[in-house]
Amino acid sequence: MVPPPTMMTRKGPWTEQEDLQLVWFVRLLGERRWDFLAKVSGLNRSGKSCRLRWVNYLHPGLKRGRMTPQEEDLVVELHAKWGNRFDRRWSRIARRLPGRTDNEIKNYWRTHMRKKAQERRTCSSPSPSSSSSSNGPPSELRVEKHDGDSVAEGSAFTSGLELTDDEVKGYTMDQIWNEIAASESCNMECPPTSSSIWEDKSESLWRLDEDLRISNPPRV
DNA sequence: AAGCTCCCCAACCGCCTCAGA
DNA sequence: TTCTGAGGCGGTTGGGGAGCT
Repeated sequence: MVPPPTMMTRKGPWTEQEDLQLVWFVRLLGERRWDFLAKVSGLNRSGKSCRLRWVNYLHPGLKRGRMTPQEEDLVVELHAKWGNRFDRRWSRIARRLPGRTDNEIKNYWRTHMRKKAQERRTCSSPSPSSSSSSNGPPSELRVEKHDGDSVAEGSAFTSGLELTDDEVKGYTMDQIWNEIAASESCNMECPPTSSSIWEDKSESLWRLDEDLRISNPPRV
């Protein structure tokens, strides 16, 4: 027996429609109670998935694009300092790099250090006592700036899926944030897109939000 | 033009932590 | 004090695009 689609939690790349929905509900409910948010939003996603999408991609403070040389230096420096001694090192480092996420730094580190390790392997004479790449890099290790390439914003958006609405197609993150700005200017009167779920739930959500504020004030 | 390789990064998984009941 | 569930984190994987042959 295959459960009906509505019972399945969706996985894989997020669509623009889902992003819009998530952004809207995060603004409505705040960055908490992700499981609850996932349920009431009508997104067929887990709370974890929603949180990850928000933190790593949709959060307004995020920088896009390649790391600057200064950021690269800082990552190398902080990783040398904390890399093998602390839990949560990536989040620690990320906190020192405004607009960068732990995931981004982690990806950066893996890519560049793997490359670096390969370079070292080919350039230096092989020594049996040399440590594996799982160990932290020496503090003098510098990340070389390499050829830049275009960073495709929203490259995870694949064509189609169940998205068929022409209104949604062609949205970029800039446009999404324009939508948010616009919705703020109209005092959050309406969700960014028209959908039955908005009509079904939007009114009760205002009440839910109020209830949450009373019964569950945000942590400090 | 087609195939291959490499790089980047979004997203999932599993474990851990911690707050609230 | 213990239990439970939500959130947070690090490790890992897989897809897509760009560059190269």
